[in-house]
Amino acid sequence: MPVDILDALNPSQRQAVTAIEGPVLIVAGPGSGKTRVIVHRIAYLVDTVGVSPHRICAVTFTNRAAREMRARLQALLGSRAEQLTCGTFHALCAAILRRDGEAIGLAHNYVIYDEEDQGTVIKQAMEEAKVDPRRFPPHAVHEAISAAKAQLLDVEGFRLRVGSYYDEVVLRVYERYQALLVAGQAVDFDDLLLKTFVLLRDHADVLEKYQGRYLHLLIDEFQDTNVAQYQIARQLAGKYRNICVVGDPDQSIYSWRHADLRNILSFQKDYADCRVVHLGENYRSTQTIVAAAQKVIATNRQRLENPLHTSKGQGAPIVAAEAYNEEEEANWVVRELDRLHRQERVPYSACAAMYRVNAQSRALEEACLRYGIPYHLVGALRFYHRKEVKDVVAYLRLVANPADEVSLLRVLNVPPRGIGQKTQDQLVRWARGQGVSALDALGRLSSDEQGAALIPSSGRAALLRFHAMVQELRQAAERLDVVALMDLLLERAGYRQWLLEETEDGQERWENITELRGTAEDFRRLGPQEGLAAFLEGVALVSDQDNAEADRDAMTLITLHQAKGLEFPAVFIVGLEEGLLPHSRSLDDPAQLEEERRLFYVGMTRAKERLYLLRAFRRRFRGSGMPGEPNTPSRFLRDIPSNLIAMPLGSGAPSLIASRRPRDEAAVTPATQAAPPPRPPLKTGDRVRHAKFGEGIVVSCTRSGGDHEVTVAFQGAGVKRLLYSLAPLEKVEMHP
DNA sequence: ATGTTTATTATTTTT
DNA sequence: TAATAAACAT
Repeated sequence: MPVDILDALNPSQRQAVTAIEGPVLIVAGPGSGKTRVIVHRIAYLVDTVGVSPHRICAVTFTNRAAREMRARLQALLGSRAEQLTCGTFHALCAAILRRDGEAIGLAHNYVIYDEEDQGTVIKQAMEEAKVDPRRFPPHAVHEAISAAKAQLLDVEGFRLRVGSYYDEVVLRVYERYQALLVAGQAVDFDDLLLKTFVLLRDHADVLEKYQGRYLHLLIDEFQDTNVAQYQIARQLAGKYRNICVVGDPDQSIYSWRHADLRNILSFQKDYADCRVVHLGENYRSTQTIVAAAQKVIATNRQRLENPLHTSKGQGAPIVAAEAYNEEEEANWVVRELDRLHRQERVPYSACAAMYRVNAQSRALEEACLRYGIPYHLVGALRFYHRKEVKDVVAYLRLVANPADEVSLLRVLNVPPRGIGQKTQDQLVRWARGQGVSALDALGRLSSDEQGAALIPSSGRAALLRFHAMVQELRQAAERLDVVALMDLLLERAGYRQWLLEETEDGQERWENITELRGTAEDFRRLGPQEGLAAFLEGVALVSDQDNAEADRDAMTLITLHQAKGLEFPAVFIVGLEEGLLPHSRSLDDPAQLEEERRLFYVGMTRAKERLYLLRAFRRRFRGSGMPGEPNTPSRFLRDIPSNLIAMPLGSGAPSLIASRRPRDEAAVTPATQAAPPPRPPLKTGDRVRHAKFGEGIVVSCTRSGGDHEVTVAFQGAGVKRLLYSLAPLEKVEMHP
C-alpha cells in the first residue's frame, strides 16, 4: 500500500523516495535512514509507480548489504523482490561478462582470481619481465596495476601515461600479467569492471540490451565508488537517466581501494539537472555523540557542509580515558562492559570495540578471555582464504577451466605426489614452448617423446597419473552436480585421506571442507555445468562468510573500516594515539589525514547511546620486547569540546583529555579503573570463600595480564576459574 | 623432493 | 608476535 510506504518517512526522506524522474543525489549523513530510503524507494517504484522489479538495478558495496536489502524488500514486496537486480558492482559485472563476455573474447567459463592467485600471477609476470622482486615488491607493483585498472587504464592506456622509471617497470609487468590472465582465461577483480566497461563501450548491441532493461538504477555508498564503477553506472543509465546515487562524503574511507570522492563532483557535473536531497536528521545517536562527531569532522578542510541534527536527548557524556598500556586499555574496556552488563542490563551484543588495525584485537580478545566475556571477532580468518578450502576450489576450477594454470600448479602436488619444483618448472616451460596450456601439455606427455625427455622419469609417471585423474573428473563434471563432483574429487585426489591422516589439525580442516560442501548444496539444483560455474563465481565474489553465530550474546570486535554501516548502543574506540589513529602512514599527507579523521568520524557515529574513547600511554608494537614509546594523544581528541566529555570513571580529578594542550602529560588523567591489581593474592592450597559458591581450595593462581586468574575447587559448586579482581573471594584463615 | 631453519617484514581490505 | 619466504640441510 502506497500510503504505508511513505507514511513512516520524514519530509526529506519522502522527497528522496519520490523523486523518481531523472538523476538524484542523496547526501545521507550517518544514521539518517539511508538504507530505509533506498528500500522504500524501490518499494515505491514497484508498488506505487508500477515499475517491474525486473527493470530495477540496485548496486551495493558488500554482499552483506545486498542480502540485507533483498531481505527487507522481500518483506515489503514479497516474491516480486526476486526479480530485482541487486548486488555489488563486481557481481553485476561478473554476470554481464558471463552472459556477453564472448563479444570481447572472454571464455564463457572464465575464472575469477582472488588476491592470492593474483599475487602468484604477478610474481610470475615479474619473473618473465625480469623485474627484481626485492627492488620492486610484488605487492606494490600489483597495487599500481590495480590502481591503473580502476581508472580504466588498460595496458595501452597505461603505456601512454608512463611518466617515470617506476611506471615503466610497472608497464612491463602489466603486459606480462595481463597476458598470463588471458592465457589462463582468468580475470582479476579489477578486470571485472574494466572488461565490462570495454564491453559496453565497444558493443552497442550489448549496451542497448542493458540500458534498455534498467529503467532505474540505484547506487549505495557512492562515496566509495571508483572511476570504473562510476563510468559503468553512467553507461547503464545512459538511456533513461534515472540514476539515483546515495552517499556521504564524510564517510569516504576507502581511497586506498581507489575510491574517488571526485565521483560526487563528476556526478553533479555530468548530470547538471540532478536533484540533490540532504538527509540530515540523525535517528541513531544522542545529541552529545552527534555534536562531538560534528566537531571532529568539521575540522576537515576538504568538505561539503552537511549539518547533522538529532531529535534524541542529550544522553550520557562521552568517556575518554588513558590506560597505561594496551593490556590495561583492554581491561578497562572489558570491565566497563561488564559493569554495563550487570548494572545497566546492557547485553554484550549491544557493545562493540573498534580499532584501527587488526593487531589491536588481540589485547581485547585476551581481556575477554580473562574476564569470561563472550566476543565475536569480525573478519579474522576468512573462510575462503583457508588453504584446504582454496585447494578444493582450485581442483574445481581446473575441472571447469583447464586453461587455469594457477589452479593447476596449486594442486599439482597437493597432496604430495613427488612432483617437485623442478618438474613443475620444466612442465611450464615446455607448455609455453608448445603454446599450449599446462594441462594440455600433460596430455601430450605420453605421446611426445621429445617433451617427455625433458621431464625426469620419476616425475613423469606421477604427472600422467595426475592428468588421468583430471580427465576423469572433467568427464564426471558433465553429469555430476557440484557436490557429487566434490566428493569424487576428494577421493580420487586422495585429498581427504591425506588431510585426515597426514596433516596437522586434519580433523578441523576436514570440517572446513565439509562446510564448503554445505555451501555447494545450494548450487545442486542448477545442474552439473551451470552449478559448478555459479558456485565458483560465488566463491570468488563472496569472500566473507557472515554465518557467524549471530544468536549468541557477545560483544563485537571490529576494525573501524568494517564497522561502517553498523550501529551499537555502546561503542569503545581504542588506540586514540598519534601514529595509530591517525595512522603513522598518513601523517605526512593532509588528504590521508583527513581520511583518518573520517574514519574516526565513522567510528564515533556508530554509537547510539554511549561512546568511550580509549588510549594507551605506552603500546607495544609487534611483540618488540617490553616498553613501547610513550604515546601522544590523538589530535582528533582535541576537536571534541570538553563539555561533552566526562572524567574517567573512578577518577577523582577532572579529565583534561580534550584540552588544547594534549602534549602536557601532567594534564592527562590516568584511568584509575585500569590500575594494576594487587600482588599475588593467593597461593595454591589456600582456603577461600566465595559469595555464591561457598568454600573451596585454590588449585592455582596465575598472573594473567594485569590480573590474577584463580582456579578454585569448591566443595559444592565444582571447579571454577575466577578473576581475583572481580570475584567476590575472601581468604579463609586455616588455623588460629 | 621435502622438511627445517633463519631472515624479513609488517594499515585499512566491501570485491 | 606471527606469517611467509628464501636458504639450507636431509
